[in-house]
Formats: sequence, structure tokens, C-alpha cells
Amino acid sequence: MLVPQLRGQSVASRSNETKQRILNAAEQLFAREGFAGVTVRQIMREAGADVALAYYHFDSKRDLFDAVLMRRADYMNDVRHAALDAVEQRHQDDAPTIEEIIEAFTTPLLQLLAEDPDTWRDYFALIAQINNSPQWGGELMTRFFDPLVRRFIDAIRRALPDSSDADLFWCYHFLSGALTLTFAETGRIDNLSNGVCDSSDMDAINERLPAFIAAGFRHICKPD
Amino acid sequence: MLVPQLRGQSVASRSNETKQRILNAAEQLFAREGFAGVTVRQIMREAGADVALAYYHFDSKRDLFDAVLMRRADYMNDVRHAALDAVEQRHQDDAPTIEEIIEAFTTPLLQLLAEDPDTWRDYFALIAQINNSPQWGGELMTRFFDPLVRRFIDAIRRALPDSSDADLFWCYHFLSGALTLTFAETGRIDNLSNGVCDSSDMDAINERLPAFIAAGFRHICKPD
DNA sequence: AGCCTAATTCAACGTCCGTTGAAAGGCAAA
DNA sequence: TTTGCCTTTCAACGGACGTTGAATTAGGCT
Repeated sequence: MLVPQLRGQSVASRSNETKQRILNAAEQLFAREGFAGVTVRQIMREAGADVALAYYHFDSKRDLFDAVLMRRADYMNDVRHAALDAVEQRHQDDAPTIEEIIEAFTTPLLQLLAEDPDTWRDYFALIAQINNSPQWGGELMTRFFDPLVRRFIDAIRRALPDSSDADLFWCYHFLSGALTLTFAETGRIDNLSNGVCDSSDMDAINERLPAFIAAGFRHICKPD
Repeated sequence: MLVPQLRGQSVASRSNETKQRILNAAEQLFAREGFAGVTVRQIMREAGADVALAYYHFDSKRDLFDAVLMRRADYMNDVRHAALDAVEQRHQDDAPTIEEIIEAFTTPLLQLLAEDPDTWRDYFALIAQINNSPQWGGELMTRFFDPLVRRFIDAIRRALPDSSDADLFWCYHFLSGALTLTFAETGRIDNLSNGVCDSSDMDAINERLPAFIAAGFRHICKPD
């Protein structure tokens, strides 16, 4: 028996466990090689299951790809919404600083990655790749992150009154690019800096990214 | 005859013209779908030539991919080196501002894109995708851009004396992310902003990106 | 024990993949 | 006009692709 420790488990939970194993393998491979760079056979070999099982649990390769993205999207959005909730809770009378708002956007992700890299590293790298892909970027990022991002930009708009929308959206765009490259984990900055920087050092990033971005917003988003 | 206007041209130049047509088709398709998302047959169909011709002019699909990247890399680096040359020429006695240095890094690219989008759009989008891919990012970006980037960071180091290397490299990393997402042309910011922002409006970017990034550098890179 | 359903395996389908060797075409030099 | 080289076409290779239908296994219910 391939998975003896599952003896006695309910059928439903055994099925779910297999599904998760497939999703894990798919997540890792899609993150490294992209959608087209991976075959269903590779994924199922990595998951230790038969090829046909992928089509029992998912409708198609594309459907599996979507399932990989969906699996963690809600939780990811929840922690970021909660961080923004906390900021707004703290500032019911006064306005939060822009640093606080941007930290609410970035720090939850850096924290997830620091606390449980095995779970989040590949997922974030996949998001990073999607964000910069003409093929997926427009559609998928909009689908998964628009409500959160709009709420976040609204908060910044209140913190920097009378800013133009164009300034706000462009600054968000720069933030998005800086953040996603950070998650891509390409090893580039490690090479470039001759080891001075470690792309998996979330503390180093957390100390710099929000402050860097906040300074940029402050400088660009001024009253018309 | 498929290409009648070529009658009378030298063999060598006819060969080169075909090579360029293949490179154009490959550039466009690789930029849209990534290396693995494109087949050699697709490329040659788009180029209007036989499949086997790809293997006469290039050794393999991967070799064609490298050739696409190589074709414009030197020129791209040249214009950016020239922009930095001009800055240093202007400031032989005093120090340039950090804005000037960052503009020398970004503006030449935005200018190429504004002047000749048909030539540069796909190439830059491809670079953007590579920069955020774990598969290619580390190796290829290092291979093509390291000398220029190191020179650029050295210039910033002189403009912001006593900054730590870690600060400098991390800030460059954020710049790299913001810049490459801008080139990815995913349409995301157009959707998000409901048309307020136009991702192909290079003036809008040029007015904001260098200033945004310079403010970030200034805020992070302070004497130890 | 026997049944029912869900989970998994097996074997195969038609298609397309990257790549190649040999033949054909086109042009310049002799 | 013939020779010879560079370019292009043609036809095919072995293998891997995404996907499927039917057969097999396993576990909870009666």
C-alpha cells in the first residue's frame, strides 16, 4: 500500500489528502517553470500518483492551475484585510500614516513567508511570475486581488488627501512591481550583491520595502 | 515566389533578412507566452517560413531564445551607458543628484519605447518576464545587465555617501521590480484604474518613476 | 457477507513536439 | 553553361503531450 498511514481514514479525507498532494506538486512546478513549462505527467510523478488521477480530481491542466491559485488566495486576502482592519481600528479619529497602510499591505505576506516558507514560497513566486506575464497578469491579478487593492488605495487616498488618481495608481503599480520581484526569489540580488543581500531574509526586506515605498508615495502623491 | 522583392539581393543579406524575420516572430511570441508556451512551429508559421529553417539559422529552440535576447542587448546597454556618461560628464567637479542617476537608468528605455514601440515593446516585456522568473531571472539578468547595473549602483553610492551596500542593493532591487513590471504591459494598471492610467503612456511613467525611486533611495540609503 | 460509491489504476487515443537528413532551389563566379 | 555554395523545402523520426473510458481496488453501509 502506497499510503499505509491513511488506513481507517474516511474516504472523503483520503481523497482530499491526495488532492492536496497534487496541488503541492503543481504549485512547486508551476512556480519554477510556469504553466506551459510543466506537464501533467511531471506533476503526478512528483505527487506520486497516476496521471489519470489528475483528471479525476480536476477537469483539465488549466483547471488544476486555477485550483493552485485559488487554494491560498482567500487566506492570503484575509490576513491582509485583517491588517488593514487593525490599522483603521487604531485610527478611528485621526488618520493613519502612509507607512502604516503600506505595512498592512506588505508585512502580512512577509510574515507568512518568514513563519512558514515551505507553504508560501512557491505560491508567492508563482504570483510574482503571473503579475509580470502579459498572458496572465491582467486577468488573474484582477480576479484575485482587485477588492483588496482598491480598499488599500482608498486608504492611501485618505492619508494623502487631494492626490490625483493617476498618481495613486502609478505609485501602487511601482509598489506592486517591487513587492512581486521580491517574492520571485530568482537569486538575482544574491548574485548581484555578492552575498551581501539574502533574498530569503524577510527581516531585511521588511525593514526597507515599506519605508522605501512610503517615501515614494509621499513624494509623488501631493495635492494637485 | 514568396518574397519577390528580394530578387537580386545578395545571398548573405537575404539570409539575414530571414533571420531577422524569425527573430521578430520569436520575440513576439516568447514575450507573450514564455519560452515553453511557444513552439518552433508557431514561430515559423508567424515568420512565414519552413520549420526546418529555424534549425538552419539557429542550433536549437533554446539557442533561438538566447539569440532573441542577445540581438538588442548591446544596443540597450549602450544607450544606458551613454546616458550615465552624459551625467558624469556634466558633473566632473560636483556630484550628480540621485534623480539624475536614476533617470539615466530608466529614461533611455522609456524613450526607446516611446520612439519605436514596435521594436522594443515585446523585447522589454520579455525581459520583464525573465526578471521575475525563478527559472531564468538569476542567470540571464546577471549575464546581460550586471556590468551596467554595477556601474549604476557605484554612481548612486557616490551620490549617497556612507550608505551600506545592503541598503543600496535592496533599493536597486525595488527599482528593478518597479521598472520591469512597467515594461511587462499586462494591462493590469489600465483595468485597476478604470482607464485613468495608460500603461503605454511613457510620459506619465517618466514623470513619476524616477522621482518615486529617488525618494525611496534617499529615505533608505543614509549614512550608517 | 454483499453492495454501493468513491478513489485509483491501466492502457490507449490522436496530436503535436523538437529535431534531422536528404533533396531542391537560387544566385554568383568561372 | 556549368560548378559550387548558401538557403530553403520536404518528409519524417521517436517521443511526449493532454486527455479519456473501462477496469480495478478500497471502505462504509445494510
